[in-house]
Amino acid sequence: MLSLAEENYLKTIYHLSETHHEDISTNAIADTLNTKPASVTDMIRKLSNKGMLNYRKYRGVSISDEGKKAALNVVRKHRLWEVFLVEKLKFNWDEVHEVAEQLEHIRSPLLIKRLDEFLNYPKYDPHGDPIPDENGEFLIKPKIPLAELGVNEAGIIVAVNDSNSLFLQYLDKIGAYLGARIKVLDKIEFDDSLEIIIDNKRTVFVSKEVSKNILITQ
Amino acid sequence: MLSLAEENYLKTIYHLSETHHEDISTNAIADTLNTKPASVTDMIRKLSNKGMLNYRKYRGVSISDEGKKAALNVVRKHRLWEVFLVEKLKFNWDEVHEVAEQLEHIRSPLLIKRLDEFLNYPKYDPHGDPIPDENGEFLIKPKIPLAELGVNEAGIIVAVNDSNSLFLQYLDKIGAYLGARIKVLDKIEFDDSLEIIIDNKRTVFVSKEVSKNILITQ
DNA sequence: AAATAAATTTAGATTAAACTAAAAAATTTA
DNA sequence: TAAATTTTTTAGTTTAATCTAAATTTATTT
Repeated sequence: MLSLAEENYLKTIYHLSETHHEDISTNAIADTLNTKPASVTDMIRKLSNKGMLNYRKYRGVSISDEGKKAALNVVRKHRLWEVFLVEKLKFNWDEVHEVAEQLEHIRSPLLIKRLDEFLNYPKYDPHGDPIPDENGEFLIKPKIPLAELGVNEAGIIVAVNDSNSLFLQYLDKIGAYLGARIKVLDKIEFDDSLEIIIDNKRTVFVSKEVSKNILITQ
Repeated sequence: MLSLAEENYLKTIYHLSETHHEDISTNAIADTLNTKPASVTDMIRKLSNKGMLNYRKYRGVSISDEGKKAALNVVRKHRLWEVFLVEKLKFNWDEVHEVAEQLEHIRSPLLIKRLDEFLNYPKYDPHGDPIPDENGEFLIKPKIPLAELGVNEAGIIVAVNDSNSLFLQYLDKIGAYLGARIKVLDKIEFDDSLEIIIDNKRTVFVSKEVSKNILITQ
């Protein structure tokens, strides 16, 4: 049984492992969790003793199979709650994270089973990230930046690279949302901006900066 | 801002205040929370300093207006989540409490606003207890035991007196649930048992013991 | 390769929330 | 009403999770 703090450390270490492939440094963990390195060392030792991490003093940590399983269970709960908040409670993309951070720690296997059922077994969260199943398995769709589409090519928005509030609010404003179908109408050579049509309804121009940060699948 | 432990103490003291009218004793609080009296004394002092309780050493505590408001907010959240679990996630009556005890501490006014909306502003939880509004106001329906109905009288199940699992499971078995319409078909003088029809469909006999513990409104 | 800098760990403190054992106050009983 | 009992509080610990400051190890420079 893991405490709330332990779950948060494991989740962070798991996420860091996904991007960096080497062992994770104490400082990197401290930075993402906004704690001090000394606190991280303490927790690392505790989680190693529980078999959740592989730890070599001064060298960094990697996550064990058991740790990964526990982390993915938290990720699963987080993402299912995000789907619930957006689909059922009409939250915007940029409002869900903080609440899901709390909800992900609720302990009740039955609750998650029923929530999954209620949401009709979603495979992706509102940011396009995959939802692990009970065994921690998930599929990553190949995602490409909108910027890479050619004229007359189309795709579905499945994620964003930059999930800061301002960007999410901008997307909301132009009518872009997860699952929206986007077709490139024209490519402006001058500044690499795109003329796109969203859901065959609304035509807008988006800058290269924006089209690089919208991820789609075809 | 109250901690999880502080919220639980306040809620307990609020509930005890509703039944007992005098000041609440340290031991009574320790008993319901399964803690030691010494721990209760510490927490009482902390909550008094925050203005949530009125405390006279060795005499007991009462809840202040501010404390009541905070407690009712937790009660509101608890009961809204219970409605969600039963109505949307198909939990049984006897499965909701433990999970709602966790969910009631999630901090997000927007979440509760939207949940209330999603559930269509319920006034009562699955046990028939009233759900306070944002200001802590609520209405208690006059409830009477099923046992007090006469032949051919009818009512809606709104609560149970005894909410232990075995009783709730029994109710489930005979097809009785919150909101079910019950009509008394006959009263057996011999043992005061009742012949009732549930939702105009299923006819069952219930003992006096049972009919005393089912509460209805007319 | 020695000196310097950066990262990590250790040692010791702090806070919230619990505990035990002992002391003090209130209540009940004889 | 004095003694015995019960209740409550105080004093001092414990545990989880954090912190600061100092020590140690690793990495980088000159």
